[in-house]
Parts: sequence; C-alpha cells; structure tokens
Amino acid sequence: MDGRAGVGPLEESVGYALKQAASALRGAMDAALRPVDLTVPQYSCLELLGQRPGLSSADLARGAFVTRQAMNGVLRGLQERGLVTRPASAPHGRALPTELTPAGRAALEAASAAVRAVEQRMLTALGPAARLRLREDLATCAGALAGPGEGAGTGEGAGTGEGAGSGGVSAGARRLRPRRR
Amino acid sequence: MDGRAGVGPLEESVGYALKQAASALRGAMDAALRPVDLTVPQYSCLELLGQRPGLSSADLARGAFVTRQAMNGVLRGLQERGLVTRPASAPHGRALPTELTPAGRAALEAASAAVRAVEQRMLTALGPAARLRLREDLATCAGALAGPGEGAGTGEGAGTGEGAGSGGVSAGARRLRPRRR
DNA sequence: CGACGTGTGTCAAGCTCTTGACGTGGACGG
DNA sequence: CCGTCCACGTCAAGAGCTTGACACACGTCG
Repeated sequence: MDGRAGVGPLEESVGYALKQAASALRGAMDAALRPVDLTVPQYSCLELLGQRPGLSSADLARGAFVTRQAMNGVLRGLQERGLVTRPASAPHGRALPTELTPAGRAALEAASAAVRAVEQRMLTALGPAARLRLREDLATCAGALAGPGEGAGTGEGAGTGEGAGSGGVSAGARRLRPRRR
Repeated sequence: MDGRAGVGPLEESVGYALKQAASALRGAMDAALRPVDLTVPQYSCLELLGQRPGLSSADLARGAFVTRQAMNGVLRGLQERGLVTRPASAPHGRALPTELTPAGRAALEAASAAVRAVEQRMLTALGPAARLRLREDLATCAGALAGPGEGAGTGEGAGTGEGAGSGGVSAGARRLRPRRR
C-alpha cells in the first residue's frame, strides 16, 4: 500500500460510479431484507405486485431487470410461501396474472419499510432537488442506453418526463434479452 | 396488458432508477464487450490494472465490486489467455501484484474504446455539468451507504470530495460481505 | 520474544442467474 | 379464412458468483 496512484480516470467515470452505487445499494438492500427472509429480486417482485396487481411473470421480470426464468423461479418460491397467488389457468392469453396474498402484503409492508430506510440513508446527503434530478438523470441514462442497442423507441429518452406507463411496467425496461433478429 | 396503472411510486424511487440504469449499463457493456471476448468483470479487471498496475487480487476484487474468489477466477482466466501476469511468489506480503501484458494492454485498449462509446451514448443527453454532478451524487450515495451498516450515526460526511487513493483502489469500495462477527 | 489481529490467497460446495431452445395461444394481414 | 408473427410460459444445461472455511505472512502489542 504505497502512497502512489491518486485518483485516476476511474473515479471520473460515471459508469464506474454507477456500478459502485448500484453495488452498495444492492448490498445494503440485501442486508436490510435479510431479517424479512427476502432477497432483492423477491422484494422487487412483491413491490411490483403491490403497486401493479395482476402483472404477468414476464412483466415482473422486466420490472425487476431479470430474465423471465429467474422471475418465474422467484415467483414459484413466493407462491410456495403463500405470499402470492397465481391462477392455474390463464384468463386471457397465456399470461398468468399474479396477485399478492394478505401475507404477501404484510411481508411487503415490512420489506418496503426496510428498503425505504436504506434509500433514505443513501440519499441522506442530498437535497430534495438533487434527489429528483438524480432520479431523472438516471432514467435518462437508462433510456439513452435502451434505445440504440436495437432500434426500439427512438423519439424520447432525453426528456425529464417519463412517457411510459401504458404497457406492463415501464417502456424503458426492454433490455436484458431482446435479441435483435 | 391493458392500459391500466399509470406511473406509480416505483418511477419516483431513486433506487429503482439506479437499478434500471445499472442494468441497462451492464447489458450495453456486455454487448459491447462481446466482440472482444471479454465479460464485464474481466474488463473491469483489465481497466483497473491498466490504470493502477501492480494491484493484488483482493484490491481488484474491491475495485470491481465482486468477491476475492470471483476476481481470482477472472484473473486466472485472463492469465491463461496471456493478458495478465502474476509472479509465482509474493514479493512483500502474500499479495501477488498483477500487471498487464502487451496483449492485455491491446485488449484493454479495444475494450476501453467500446466501453467509452457506451458511456458516451449513455450520457448523450446530459451536459458536462450534469454528468459531473451525476457522478458526484452517485459517489455520495455509495459513500453514505458504505459506512453505516446499522450502528453508526447518520451524519456521515459523504461530500463530493473523494479522499481515497492511497490504499488499494478506493476508500469507498467497502467489502462486499463484511459479515460482522 | 511470543501472541494476537489483520489481510491475503486458496479450496470446496451450494446456489442463483443467464443462455438457448421448445411448444402453445392470441393478434394481425393477406 | 388461413398464414405469419409475436409474446408468454416452460424445460434443460451451463456458467458465474457467493458463502464458508482453511493456511500463511506481516505488523503490532503485551
């Protein structure tokens, strides 16, 4: 550990800072969710279902930034625990609308409180305006990265307004497996 | 997929936006690094070594936000490919200082260009001031999350200044699994 | 001088997630 | 009316990472 190498370009990279913050957030969330016996994907799933009941497995997967298979496994585990319910037959297409059970809602409430505390701690040094701007900038970055990779929606992506919502979870969440063809 | 459920609190959460941006960035980086036959951890390792030669495996692990074992596996693969060199015996402690080979430096150059392009695309809608502020805010968030596991107070400095550098990689890169005992 | 704590490298095991491919049900478009 | 395309769900396999535990070296303190 010599005193060489001050701050390199690494610390100047936004991507590195993003990875660092995401890693720290994930670790803190994992630690906070451990007492509730929930992993981060499981919590994401519950939170998604709490705010948008009736989502399908694929929608949840996109919302939690994992693959459909992973979300299916998570969903299966939650279902075995009695936290979510899925009808055996699809009412409309092939999508099975998932919903929270009372137990699931209770678990979500506890987990959400813990996660909210973590997020507050993360943002403790930032003012309200800075938080809002940070959120918007992150969404902008994600939107800018989602578009040109394959050629989906090109129009927006830069504005502060997130014009999503009509679809399942968020229009900007199409990554992680689209596979151009 | 009916047109229900506008934008929920999910879109208002900074943590969610952070996860979204990190996921998009990782996907884009993975796609950009595929032609070079490098994974994201491998690239992180090379980039770290390129900017701070002589780092040990543990230092690299902290810098890439993975465990020592994972970084050791990455390092082994890179060493087999002839991209990095590690002395068989430790000169000082037990730490083996790793360095880049010419081939590794060449691979790093190509990969770094691809990653830089991705980062530029990600930040295409943000001005220089916004980028700098985003980077600082992210570092602040990571710092605020790194310190207090659950015991320390909330009043952590976490200013914009990153007073790290003398040690391995960055002082803010706390352990991935401290596990107090 | 010897004991302790810290940090590092390594082995082994387990798990989760990703990648790849398949079959099926609905929605267009000819 | 039928063919094509797209989306959802599922199975199987593989790789990657994390967890847990061990042995060794250095610095420090009693």
